[in-house]
Amino acid sequence: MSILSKGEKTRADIVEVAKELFYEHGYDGTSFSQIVEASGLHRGNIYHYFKTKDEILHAVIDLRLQEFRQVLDQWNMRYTDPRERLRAFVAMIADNKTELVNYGCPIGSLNTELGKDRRDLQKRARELFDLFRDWLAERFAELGHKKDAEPLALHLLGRAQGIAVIAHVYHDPKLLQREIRQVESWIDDR
Amino acid sequence: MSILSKGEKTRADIVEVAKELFYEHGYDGTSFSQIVEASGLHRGNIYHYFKTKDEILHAVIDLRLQEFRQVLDQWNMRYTDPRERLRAFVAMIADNKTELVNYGCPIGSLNTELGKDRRDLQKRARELFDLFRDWLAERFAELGHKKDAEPLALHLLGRAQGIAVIAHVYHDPKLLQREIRQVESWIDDR
DNA sequence: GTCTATACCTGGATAGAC
DNA sequence: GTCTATCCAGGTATAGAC
Repeated sequence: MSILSKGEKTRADIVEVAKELFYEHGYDGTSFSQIVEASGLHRGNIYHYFKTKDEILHAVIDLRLQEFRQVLDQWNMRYTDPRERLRAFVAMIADNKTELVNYGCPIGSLNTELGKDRRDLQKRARELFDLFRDWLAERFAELGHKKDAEPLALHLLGRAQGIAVIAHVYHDPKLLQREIRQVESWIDDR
Repeated sequence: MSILSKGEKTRADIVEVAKELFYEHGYDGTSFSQIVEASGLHRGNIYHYFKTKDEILHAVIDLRLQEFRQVLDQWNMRYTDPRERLRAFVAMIADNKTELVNYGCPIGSLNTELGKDRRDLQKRARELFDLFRDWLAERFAELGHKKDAEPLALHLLGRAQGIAVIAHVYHDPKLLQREIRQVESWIDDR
């Protein structure tokens, strides 16, 4: 356990609460009052840590980047075979099917929302895609796809996004499972 | 040209303007004032035709359904080969790459937004997916895929959505083109 | 069928006591 | 570092004159 001062813990609590709310209701769909209620803190106190709602979003993206980096590191440690590593990526999707079906992909839906009118923020959120793209590209490079590692990574990311969108639209975990199986055999063929 | 009374034309103008705004800024991201400004009408007048903003959205979905039905009918008339018809579907994506890169898929992004917090409205918006799913399934049935026509249709829809999301996130029409080519050869293999 | 004025609420944000 | 009170802009929606 890391040692957090009182203020650091409060700040982390706000970000954690905001992360969940932004995912479940969208960024614009989450009001400051909702963050206030869900955190059990008071308006003024939250503004003590963040000057604007946008700043909270930046902190949420930082947190997600940090969490995903940890996950990727764990996969790298747990598996040595590049195909095993890629399979860990698709397994994550299957493991999160309930949330995906209910709220869509946390990364994709955030980027889709911000991409409409807030390109500045979307650019920031895109880093989440970059993180996975780069990690996946490394895996394809390990498999010998020196030249088209990045196209393959983006293809796989796209497949994952498409599955998440359709599964969300139809609220259907079976559909997600079925499509995931196809992606797995696609990986086996690379 | 169909004959529209003055009131019918005003109503159609509102829906057309709202369709564009909802696509470019999202449903929640579009304010009533924006519709007022873009239409050149006045608040009260718009409320004369629609009691709520939700009602406008319903009308927009109706319009989109109508427009897409026309497009699908045209493809059915223009092509007889099922593969040709499927290729018309993917050609539409390539033809709209500029808008897709700027605002995402009009159907997908709407469903993603509404799916977060407004399931009632999302259910309505889902009809747009159903329209394409059913049409695509018919085409796969024509190709002899009697049993798995619908899974194939949903797979293709998912591929299209994934491509739209990634192309939007990275604002990259080349990426879209590259992925579309893969979907084309996937169709050739069915 | 068109337009003006306005009600009412919730949004994000601030000032300042404790 | 915490909390209360409040501001102001903007949101949707309504009433009613023309």
